[in-house]
Amino acid sequence: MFDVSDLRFLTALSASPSLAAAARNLGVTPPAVSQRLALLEDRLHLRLIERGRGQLRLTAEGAYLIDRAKGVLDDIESLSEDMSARAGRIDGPLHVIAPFGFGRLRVAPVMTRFGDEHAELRPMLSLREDPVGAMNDGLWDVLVHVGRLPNLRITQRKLAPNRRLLVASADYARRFGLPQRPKEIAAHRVGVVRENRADASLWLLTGPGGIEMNLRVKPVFGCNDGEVLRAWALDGFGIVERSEWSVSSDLRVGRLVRVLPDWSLPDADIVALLNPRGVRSLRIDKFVERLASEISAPPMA
Amino acid sequence: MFDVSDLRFLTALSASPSLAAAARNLGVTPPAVSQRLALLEDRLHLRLIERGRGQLRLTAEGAYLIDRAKGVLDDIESLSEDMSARAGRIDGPLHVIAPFGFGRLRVAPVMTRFGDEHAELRPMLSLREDPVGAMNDGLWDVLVHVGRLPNLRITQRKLAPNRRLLVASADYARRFGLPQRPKEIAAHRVGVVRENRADASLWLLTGPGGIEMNLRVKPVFGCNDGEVLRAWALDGFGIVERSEWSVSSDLRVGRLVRVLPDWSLPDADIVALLNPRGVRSLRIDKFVERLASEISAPPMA
DNA sequence: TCAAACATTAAGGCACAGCTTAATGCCGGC
DNA sequence: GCCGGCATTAAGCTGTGCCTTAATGTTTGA
Repeated sequence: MFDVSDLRFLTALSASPSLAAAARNLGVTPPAVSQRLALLEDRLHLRLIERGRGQLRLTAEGAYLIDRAKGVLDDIESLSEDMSARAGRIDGPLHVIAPFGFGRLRVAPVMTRFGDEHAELRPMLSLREDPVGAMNDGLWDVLVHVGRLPNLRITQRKLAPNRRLLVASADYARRFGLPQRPKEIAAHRVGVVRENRADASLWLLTGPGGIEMNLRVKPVFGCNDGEVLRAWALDGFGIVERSEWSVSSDLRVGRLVRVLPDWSLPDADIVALLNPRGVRSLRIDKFVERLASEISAPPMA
Repeated sequence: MFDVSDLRFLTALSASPSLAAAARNLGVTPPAVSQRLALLEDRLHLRLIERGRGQLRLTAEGAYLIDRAKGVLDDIESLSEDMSARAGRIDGPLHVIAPFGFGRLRVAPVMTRFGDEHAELRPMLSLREDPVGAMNDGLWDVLVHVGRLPNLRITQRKLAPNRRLLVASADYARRFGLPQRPKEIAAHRVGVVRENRADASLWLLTGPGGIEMNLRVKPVFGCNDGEVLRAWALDGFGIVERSEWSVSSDLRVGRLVRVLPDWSLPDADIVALLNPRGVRSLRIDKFVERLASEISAPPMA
């Protein structure tokens, strides 16, 4: 007769390329995995997994058992969620995906505070360069993104408005001057963020009177963490495009200055997406409410 | 997140009239049950059971959880059975119901031998005066009965033929003589077995040439264990109706003699019934095969 | 009123499941 | 051939879950 932890163990195995990788994912040593699997196979008198190099190969029995196990685990999770909802409890896992910079500076603190208030909550934050890719990689409940994601059939709830601005440090401006027209940017050092699969070097600018132009820049520095780019801008590396949330206080105190202030870039609202295939649970709803409430508020620094 | 043992625990509770009764059924002390339930309720922040005298009262949440739990446990059992079948294993619980005498003398030994050969098998034999009633009382996989049960839509597999005979001890015959015709039985001491809800004091006799008569006897001794009745017959208490399996060796060596040997009673074949709502599993099939094989064979004594 | 049955609380015990460490062997790539 | 990664085995450890015992209080029925 199976125990839930046995079923969980097996599904974790089936998601890993090797027993050693499964051990790392489970946070235990390889003998723990090896021995547990062997014990299970011995109890069942069945071979579940063929060991060898390359991807773990499930036997027919192993594949059948794991398929069935997933169904049972889904039922148990669903039941657990039901009972949690009936009690109005906020507990269990909360898987959040967010970009590097925004995730670290704005989402993580919210999760910390939310988690502090709910002892049984298990927050899991995944900072990714490519949040959309991460959606396909595994568990997620909430995805936070800077800018609406195109071509997705998932409702994107707006958490806060957010403009994208061109900025440079005051020091850079003193030493190199600033461009007065978009075309002059070509003579400047430009840095970009590689935050997702979007084309970071194509800037869509809207100028006075509504005229639009696409400007192809040639980045000479870049990073997949937007906050690194901000730091480089502060260090005088050059001109960068950043979200307003990221640079608003720098602009206020003059560390950074606007570049081409008469021209604007497309807004990049902060949005939250809920996994349509995930559970509907109170903790997720409450977390998103909290996120919206705190992110709409002006940043503290 | 629920553990299987939690779900089992709850379903055991729901089948009991009190926490104390559940403890007895589970083979633990009342504090074990009381504390475990309290811990579970504390974890869930939900009241599952209202304590008080009389039948345990489930809350709405408790009832919902237990209902869902049963579904999950069924799935897990079904999966366990599947995997057992794939491995050709003979293991797990085997619930058998049988009458007192036949169960003790003929079924139990088979279960012992079968269980000895299969270490992971958990045989559970329930000896009952009223096997049919026991069918409604809880778990059962196989029911063994002496005589076909009427008005049941369950297939009754014949394990062995079996006649019912009227017998008395040789000593009784010497002291009181034996009846030569059915009507003379009224002048004798008669004992009956109360083995089920059937009318034990109405004997349907078939005589020479096929004539039939119903004979209403007035029992002066009786017991719900047929083997006690045999012992009393051997002790000279009077005339009894017994199955051939029970008295064949006594007749052979002369301890008992036939009464009205030209008259017969309806046969009472030994039959096995499989619970149509139970699991289809190898251990049950194999056990019934073994039972049929051993019960068809002549008894050893 | 008393006894029996039930439920609960507090405190302590302990078995065993789930690891860990140490060692060894295998395989593949450089 | 060497190194790194993987899998396995043997032996030992330990935390904790699941009890137990002892005591107390409540309720019900005779």
